[in-house]
Amino acid sequence: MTDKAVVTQFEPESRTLADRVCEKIVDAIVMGNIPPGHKISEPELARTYGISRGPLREAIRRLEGYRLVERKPHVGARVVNLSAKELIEIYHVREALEGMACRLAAEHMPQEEIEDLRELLDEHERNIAELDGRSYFQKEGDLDFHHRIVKGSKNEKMLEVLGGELYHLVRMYRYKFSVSSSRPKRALKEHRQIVDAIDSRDPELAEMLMRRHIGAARKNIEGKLNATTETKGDNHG
Amino acid sequence: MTDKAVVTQFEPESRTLADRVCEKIVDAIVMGNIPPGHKISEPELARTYGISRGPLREAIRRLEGYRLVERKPHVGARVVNLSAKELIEIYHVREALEGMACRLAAEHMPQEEIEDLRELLDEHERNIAELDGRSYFQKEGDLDFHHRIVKGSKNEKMLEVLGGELYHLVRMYRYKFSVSSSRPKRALKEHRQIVDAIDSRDPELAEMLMRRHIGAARKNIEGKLNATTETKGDNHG
DNA sequence: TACTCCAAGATTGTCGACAATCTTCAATCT
DNA sequence: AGATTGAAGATTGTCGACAATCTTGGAGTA
Repeated sequence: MTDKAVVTQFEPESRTLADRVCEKIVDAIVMGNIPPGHKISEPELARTYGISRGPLREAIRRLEGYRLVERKPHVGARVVNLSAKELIEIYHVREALEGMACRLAAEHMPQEEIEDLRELLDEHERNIAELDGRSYFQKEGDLDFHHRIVKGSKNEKMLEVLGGELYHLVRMYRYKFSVSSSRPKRALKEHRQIVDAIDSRDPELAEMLMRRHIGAARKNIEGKLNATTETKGDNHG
Repeated sequence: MTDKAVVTQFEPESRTLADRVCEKIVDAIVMGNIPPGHKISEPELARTYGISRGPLREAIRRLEGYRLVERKPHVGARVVNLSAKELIEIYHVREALEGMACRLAAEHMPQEEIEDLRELLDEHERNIAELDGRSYFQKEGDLDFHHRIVKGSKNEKMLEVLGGELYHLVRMYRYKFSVSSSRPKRALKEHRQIVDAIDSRDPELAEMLMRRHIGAARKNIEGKLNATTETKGDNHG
């Protein structure tokens, strides 16, 4: 009997070069270390990460799949510019998709995962109590909450779409604009209502509450954007 | 001089090798010329299309983004296997996403596009009348209808998600299982109701009708799947 | 002075070759 | 005989180099 094969995950060679570099670039873009609109130079990044252009191009191709960069033939790739319009669009997609995910979670989420979800919310409540107004960790926590519900829907395709295309962009927007939920207590209350609906196995209510929850966040952002554009007199359209 | 470079689309060199080969492989996979589960051999395909492994790998990487192939490090890529479970999942995603797209289309779709949509449905009606029961062309026409509504929502992200990840898979399923809508007249009537709701600028109704439309198609498929699985040991009826 | 054109530089696209890893299959051992 | 191990073959991952294309800067002219 061989009792090894457990450390395979930790060996540096388990994943390919392109995988690791791609992850690094994703973090760099999401956190703003590579600013939006910045040109992605293949030779430059190849030197930076000490690899050849082959795997680097593969990583860039994956970034394009994540919608983090846009590429034009014979010109190159640039980091996407985050527009307010696109952020609103993403929230519409999330409202539809996560609403359905919540409905399915009410049907298929195991009881154990529901309990874990309640514990997560308890933890959020403690964080809010400690930090009072400025709940910094709640940013990550909020995404964790939504992610768990999507997983609870037991719909792999939904997880692929949300996790593969939208999740990175949402994180990027949060780092860029520091959009922490302006009303953490209100959000927590809505989260608890959602979990209650899932626990009651009430798909209709669960979907409605999730859609209302995300819709409220979207309208909140829209209000802020209108306020800023009115003060600045910024572009329209 | 501002020459209008309209013919750029037709020049063979305008797109890159990887682009063209990727498109060919997509068609080959969708139409079943490369069967599900088949190994994607890089040297073999490189010889087939007369290109090097470089652009071919890029094409394969894009196929992975389309969810048409699954790749494992140091092992290779295989064409995805279409399971009934995954098909149902896709319909859940479509119900949510296209429902929202239909709601947004009721708000933002230009009147002209609505008229074009009505003409499209007239054409569908003629096709149904000609071919009566077996409406083969309606398969493509149905996708066209849904695609136009998504475009009418004026939500780029929604178009990216549906067109970039789900559209190819839906086509693949249709070629594989020949799932033409079993009741084209019924579907056409539902399509007209949807257009009427959009034209009436009634977002709530438009979303509800689209969700009901896709949901009915899903339940129809679920029924067929249950029937085929029951025929093995059940002869009830 | 402003515009056009062209050439040099840089960047991306493509190719062939080498290294690392996986798969297959046969020989050996229990 | 069946399982295990090891080597041979093939495949994927990575690299450096060349060709095609785009960008940039300056020279020349109206």
